[in-house]
Amino acid sequence: MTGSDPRWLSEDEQRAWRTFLTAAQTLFSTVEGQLQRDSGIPHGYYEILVRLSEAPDRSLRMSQLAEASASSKSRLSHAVARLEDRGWVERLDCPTDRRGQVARLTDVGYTALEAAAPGHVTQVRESLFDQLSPDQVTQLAAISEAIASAAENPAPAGLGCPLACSGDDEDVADC
Amino acid sequence: MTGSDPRWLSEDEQRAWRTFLTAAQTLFSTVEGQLQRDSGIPHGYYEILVRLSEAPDRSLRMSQLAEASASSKSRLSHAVARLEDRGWVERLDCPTDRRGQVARLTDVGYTALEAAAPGHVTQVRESLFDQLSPDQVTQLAAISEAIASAAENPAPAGLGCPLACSGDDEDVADC
DNA sequence: CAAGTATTGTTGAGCACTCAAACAAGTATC
DNA sequence: GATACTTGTTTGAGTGCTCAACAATACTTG
Repeated sequence: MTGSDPRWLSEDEQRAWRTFLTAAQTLFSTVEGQLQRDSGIPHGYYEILVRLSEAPDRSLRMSQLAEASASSKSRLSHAVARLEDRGWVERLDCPTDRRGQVARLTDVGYTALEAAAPGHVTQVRESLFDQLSPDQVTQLAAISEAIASAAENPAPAGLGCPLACSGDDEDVADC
Repeated sequence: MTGSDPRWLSEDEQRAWRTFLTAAQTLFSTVEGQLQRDSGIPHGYYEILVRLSEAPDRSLRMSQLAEASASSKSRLSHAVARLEDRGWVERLDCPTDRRGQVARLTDVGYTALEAAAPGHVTQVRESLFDQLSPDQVTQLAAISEAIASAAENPAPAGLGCPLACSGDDEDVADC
């Protein structure tokens, strides 16, 4: 991609990256496993259900739902189709935009979510929060925030990060 | 799973969890995307290649490789099969244990890895390390360490975490 | 308003991962 | 030296994800 020699990772960075990688992988696969085993729900679907459950009237436009649950449209479309098969979600035509579809969480779906939640929360607590000090929780939140917002405002492309930070207000720390 | 009412997440924990989730998801999918786009290698395969490249004689027993790359044996077997198709890895019979197979990184595979590495490292740097202060890198490493080691020494099962921490030395912080 | 363009959402093919089952070679037991 | 147990690895079916192509509707602009 960037043709020239990259800035390789330092020892510490290497270690941090690899540890982070295994930590995240094991954490997510543990969580996924619990959910799958005890409730037969993939974590991605769980997220969709949660977002719907929190939306007014338990319904959202597909595209909003996609954004909220960090899915691609394609993925969401497939996912909702499966959830519809289970009777957990229904698709309705959008009244204001004839292209649109609205996904709505059914009562059955809500019940399924309610049933799945306690086990899931317990798993997250045991695998994550029970392992961290309160300070670390705060740190993790800040770090995650930084990573996530960087992904939204991607760097100007081209060089590693020139002096070209056009007057964007937040997030673009200090180039 | 744990029948009784779970300890729900606090506001802060909720937020931390969700932010972490999106951060990790976007980060990994960005990294995956770069690798896939620029080098046609899934990140999981990249990890396998890296581990092999670092091993003596660029070869490892399947099971060791599985552990090193945090794959299940099944996954690794499939993955190595694909890598073999590309000519990047070869399977050899293990001399000392006739059950065993040894995966070895070929020269072609090594070259492919060399070609992919700079872009990958650049992506990791831009998406992760450029966004974090040095302190945060340290914090992230510690947090990841805590999460990962918790997964290795899973809690005694049953209650949330009783007083039953048998005299294990490290990792089992303070129940 | 006609023509072009952008958005919304679906579809199908192809790949990777998971789980459970099968196998095959080594080890222990009787 | 046959029995069962364990370990190392593969296999196949099933599921979710990604990517590219498509269809339908909405917006924009000369």
